[in-house]
Amino acid sequence: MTPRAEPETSTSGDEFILDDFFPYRVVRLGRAMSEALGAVYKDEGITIPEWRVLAVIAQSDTTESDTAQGMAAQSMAAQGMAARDVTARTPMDKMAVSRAAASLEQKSLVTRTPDATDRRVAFLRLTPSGRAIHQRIAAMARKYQAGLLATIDDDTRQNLLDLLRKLETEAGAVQS
Amino acid sequence: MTPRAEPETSTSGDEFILDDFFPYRVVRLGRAMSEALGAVYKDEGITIPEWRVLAVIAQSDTTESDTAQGMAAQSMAAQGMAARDVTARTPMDKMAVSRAAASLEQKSLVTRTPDATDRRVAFLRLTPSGRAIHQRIAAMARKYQAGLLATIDDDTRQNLLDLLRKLETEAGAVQS
DNA sequence: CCAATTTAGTAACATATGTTACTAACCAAT
DNA sequence: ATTGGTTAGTAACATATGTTACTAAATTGG
Repeated sequence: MTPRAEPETSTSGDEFILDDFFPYRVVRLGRAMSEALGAVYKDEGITIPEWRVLAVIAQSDTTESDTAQGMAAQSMAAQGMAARDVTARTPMDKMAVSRAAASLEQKSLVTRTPDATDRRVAFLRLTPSGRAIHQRIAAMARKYQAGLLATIDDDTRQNLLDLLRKLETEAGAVQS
Repeated sequence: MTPRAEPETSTSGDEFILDDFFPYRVVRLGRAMSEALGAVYKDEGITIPEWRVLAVIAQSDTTESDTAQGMAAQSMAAQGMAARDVTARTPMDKMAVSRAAASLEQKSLVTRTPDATDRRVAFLRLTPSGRAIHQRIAAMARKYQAGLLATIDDDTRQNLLDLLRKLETEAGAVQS
């Protein structure tokens, strides 16, 4: 009896079923995906924080032999990106970024060029091998994501992403 | 120009936008929720792994003064749960469980009773204060989840949970 | 009964992550 | 210019997490 037709996520009830607890489920999924992807990073000899930094820097990297005459662009583009900007675009704190950047420099995947006008900051830029490794990992990551989301139709997928975004903004705001 | 009406998650394109990368988004959401909840755990003086162990043990704990005559139940019920079973019901490895259990015992939130028939295993059970702390945290956690999901209607919510489950089983299986 | 293997749990070490607080450089405002 | 505050980055320490390999106790199969 009692055929259990209740909604999932024990929002009500008295028992607390960890398995039905939404944040736990999300963390678990994240962990599962990270583990799967971890193999890729490890193959390339970098860690997840390093990969994140690499990926963020790469976005400000008007890749390859592009319009190199564009010094006029007042974004930062070819100049690279300061560590503080990486910190701002990532859930990492500045110490984590500092460590990852140091390690990436060590591996000759990024360079640090001191800013002439503010001697506290140094711009991070990809080296050619840094760019290469980034592209290899990005390709794998894209492939992984595509495989994962393959069975989900476009609408659902879009809804899912919207939900994620919405939840993320709420996550920190809700009363605990 | 190029008004950017593309689907999210750069499954195609050449640029890799970390922000649109699904696994990254999930991990970030998980982190945001964990941080919010972390305050609750910290208030109660326990860590996340400890909370997980507590929560799993609590499930095998025919709580309070319930149908206490049910000794016949061949599950494990009132006997507690072995560390290995906690390991099985959690994404933690046995070392993590061992540590968390040791710490919980230290804090007198669980007891370890050696199994008479297999001297390798010890059953973990909640102490009264362990049960109390579990209930307080569970209440907060439920409340948090409810607040978080409040703005999402039931159907969407159920779909979301189904998706999470589905993705989790796929996460490890997909080719990387 | 007694190797040979498996299992539960933990010790000991390595690595990673979080935290605090420091240094150096910049920015005001007087 | 000198002081007070802020910012970028890192050093140094504390804690947490992952990894390996061990101990002790079952279990299996002769």
